Amino acid sequence: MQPPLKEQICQALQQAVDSLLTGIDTNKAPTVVLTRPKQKEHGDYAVNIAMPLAGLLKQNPRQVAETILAQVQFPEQVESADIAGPGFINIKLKAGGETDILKIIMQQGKAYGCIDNSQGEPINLEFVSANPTGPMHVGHGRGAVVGDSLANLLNARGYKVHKEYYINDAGTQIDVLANSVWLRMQELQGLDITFPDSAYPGDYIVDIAKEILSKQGYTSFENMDESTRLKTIGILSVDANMAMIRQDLQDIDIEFDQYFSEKTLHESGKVLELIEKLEADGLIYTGTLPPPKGKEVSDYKPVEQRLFRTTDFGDDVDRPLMKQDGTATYFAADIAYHANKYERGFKHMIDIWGADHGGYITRVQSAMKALTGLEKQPEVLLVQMVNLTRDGVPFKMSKRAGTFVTLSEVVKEVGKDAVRFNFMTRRIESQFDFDLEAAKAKDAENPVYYVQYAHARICAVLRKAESEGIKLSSPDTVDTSLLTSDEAQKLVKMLLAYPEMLDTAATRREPYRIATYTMQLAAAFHSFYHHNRVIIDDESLMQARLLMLQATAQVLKNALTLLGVDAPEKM
RNA sequence: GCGCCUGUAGCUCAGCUGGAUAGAGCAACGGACUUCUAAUCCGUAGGCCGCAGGUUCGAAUCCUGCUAGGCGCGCCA
Repeated sequence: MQPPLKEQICQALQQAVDSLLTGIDTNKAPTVVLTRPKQKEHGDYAVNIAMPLAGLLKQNPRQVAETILAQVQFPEQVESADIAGPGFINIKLKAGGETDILKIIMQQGKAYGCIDNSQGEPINLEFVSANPTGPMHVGHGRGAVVGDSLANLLNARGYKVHKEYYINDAGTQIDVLANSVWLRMQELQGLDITFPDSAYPGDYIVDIAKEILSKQGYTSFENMDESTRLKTIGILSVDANMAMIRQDLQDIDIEFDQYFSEKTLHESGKVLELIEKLEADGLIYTGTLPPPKGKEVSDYKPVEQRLFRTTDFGDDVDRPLMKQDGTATYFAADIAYHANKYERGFKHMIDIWGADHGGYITRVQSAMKALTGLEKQPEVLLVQMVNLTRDGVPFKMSKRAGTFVTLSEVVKEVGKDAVRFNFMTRRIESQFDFDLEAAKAKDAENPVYYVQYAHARICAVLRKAESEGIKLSSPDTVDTSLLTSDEAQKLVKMLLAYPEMLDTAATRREPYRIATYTMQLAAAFHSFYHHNRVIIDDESLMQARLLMLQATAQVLKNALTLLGVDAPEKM
């Protein structure tokens, strides 16, 4: 099969350029890049190569462009090539020149846009990792959706993605959780309990208490000594919470390959091993940290402690691995965790964190560099906060106050597709204003319906064709060059752009591009649909348009699948 | 005080890592269904791209400074 037209044109131009450069230092020689001009008058493709070349050849850019055009041998689909503006070469194709793509799409089906390069580099993708001390809130949902779509995207580009959830089931938060549940259990037994400020509020604590009581009763706990009781209730509560979280994730079609427990790192001695190794490598010394900046610390006392020399590897300050009570810090466990990923064979890790963990990136990367020599690992994607509003009024999220809006509430009201799609419509760097009322609205304001409607509409036409006894021709027998209308050409260009879009989305870790793309593709389709009636008397034109519809449906479905959104056949 | 993210149309956001006249959706206004799904389409209007310098043929995009908002800065995870 011939390479895509774009590449053919590109090569033709490159050859012409190369022949101009004989005898010139080719080190700085620019390469030909074809772009899609915004203005229609500027043709189908534009090349700016004459401009950078002008400096090198010491000629005026328009003149350079002329020389190039005199040399170049374009493929036959090129109708004309003109010089415009300061020295752009604008290339115009014959109408219907690129419509072969429809056949390619039909041939490749689900695989259209995917790259089958079997180098299959494994990537460990860690996301969500919400603390098992409460249900997932809407902010977690954003990270979850972004992570899952990124995983799909990278998979489509040939990487072997291992999706992982890190359970923070160790540390004081778990003791607080256990204690909160125990207090509720006592209260449910009719005891008069006062709740300290430190205890978690929220009805789910009561639910967990009830669940434990119904399964295990009360007396067994009453008779335990306090530390055993807290430990036992802690484990049960974490389990209950994780069950809840898994359900929330399942409701938006997210599954993980692995749930990794922090506690196992402590219990298996991995954390201590790590500290010993660092001691042996001379990376730990005794020192005193300066007081924290930026906020009042009333009870700060300088304390001598053992510090990890992370500054040698790019960090701002050295970090303690042990608390004064002799237990490991969260940081110690976290680098043990990432070291564990490395030992499991992952040299490439991506973590998706909330923006509130931004200050944590350098220290983990520094630690990993010290341990493995790897640069910039894990690669961290920070997802900015979600601001909840209800009818435009800010809605404060606080797990402590028990006023947070859970993900499952929103999913129940809005539906999985709307939640997933909405979260994908913005770059992760921008904060997300999620209005509960607007998200609930099942009208045109929700772009997910616009896209899904395009798919359903295509299916409706295909059904109609079938009911009228129209047989779809096999793609290779269809004359796609008949698709010459403006709308048809725009739609073809959108279909053509899909693999390129996936490529930039994957390399730049920007899965939101898929969502933006589906909206543009849907728009191009709706416009085509409106101006080009499909079921008509002209048999060959009808077949060409039917093929266009099938190809569009295929690409819409491929893209929506990556987003985890359904492509309905009816709406 | 320091670090990271953001500032583009009334609102919510794109702008393909420097290209030609800055684009969508919503809201506003005006049109289009006896014909395949009007959850749609077509048009009009709306912009000191936060501010000021700099880099060059060319800047919303790159650099510097300022400004506004968000997040973070102990042995909390």
